Amino acid sequence: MQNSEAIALSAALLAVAGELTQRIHDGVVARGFEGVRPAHGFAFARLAPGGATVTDLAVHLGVTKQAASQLVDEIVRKGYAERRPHPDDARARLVVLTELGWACTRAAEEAAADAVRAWSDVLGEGEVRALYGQLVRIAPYRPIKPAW
Amino acid sequence: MQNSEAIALSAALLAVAGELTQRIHDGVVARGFEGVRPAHGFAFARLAPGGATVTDLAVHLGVTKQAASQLVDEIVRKGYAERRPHPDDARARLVVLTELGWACTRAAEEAAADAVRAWSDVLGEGEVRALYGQLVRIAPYRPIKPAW
DNA sequence: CGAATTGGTCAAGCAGCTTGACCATAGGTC
DNA sequence: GACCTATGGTCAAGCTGCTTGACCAATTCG
Repeated sequence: MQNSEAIALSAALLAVAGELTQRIHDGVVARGFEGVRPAHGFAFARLAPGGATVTDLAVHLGVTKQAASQLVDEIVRKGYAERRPHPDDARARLVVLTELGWACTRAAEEAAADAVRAWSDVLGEGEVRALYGQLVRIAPYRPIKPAW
Repeated sequence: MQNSEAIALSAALLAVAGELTQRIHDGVVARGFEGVRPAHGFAFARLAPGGATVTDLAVHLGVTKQAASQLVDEIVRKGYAERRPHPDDARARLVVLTELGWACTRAAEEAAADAVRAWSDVLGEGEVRALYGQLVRIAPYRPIKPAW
């Protein structure tokens, strides 16, 4: 594969990623959730199972723990999450989603499903599944960070 | 396709996009180009054919023209591009790549090819081409923006 | 010609991140 | 138990890349 093709592939991937992020964000806003940024969504994804610590979040998002702490401040202030004492470690605090946070997470899932559905209209569901399969095989075990 | 699958697909896509950007950037730096950010690469891509105006760049990158102008300041200062009078419009200025800018662009292409080659090792070249085909069919005519 | 549009820059402000310093609790070693 | 280091978290200050707002020069169109 030539270098120029690799760049074209990269550009297409980045364009799709940017578009997808935008669509999910727009969909979440359209469902009535104000003041959320795309980064919050990825934080919610990490919090969803059973909460997480600030340090966990920092690693997951690929930022410093100070930045993660500020992000938690913000989503707490907006009512999407709350800080609780950690059951096993008195230093730590467990950040958990509130009901509003769960609702927002569901809205993001719906918006993502809408966006993916648009792909199915073009590619067909089989190819979208194939796409998923390819991506998970090359997806790294890495923090999800902004594309640039 | 369920909502949760759509989120998983989205997360995989974003993870791959972030990883790719990081790898290309690292590869460019490893080839000796300092002080460049990923956004510069996408600017270079737009400048490469025959130069572009600041306003063109702004649209392509999805930012204000002031931001694009600042970015041009930066790559001019670092020697990757230069501003020339526009041949047809005395208001406008044509931003063109210098030889250093071209060299950096080639480095980015090589780095992208390296990254894509790693995918071929996992998926095989045929599936990578299939991936490319799928992406270009769903890739929007949109500015290439950071994933978030 | 005159008015509105377009290309570009200057200036100030802001959002989100970083680095650096610090405190409280945990966990290991003796 | 006493100590020392590592870990979780926050406060504070600073920086970078973007935005909005104001403005000038050249173009285009009525």
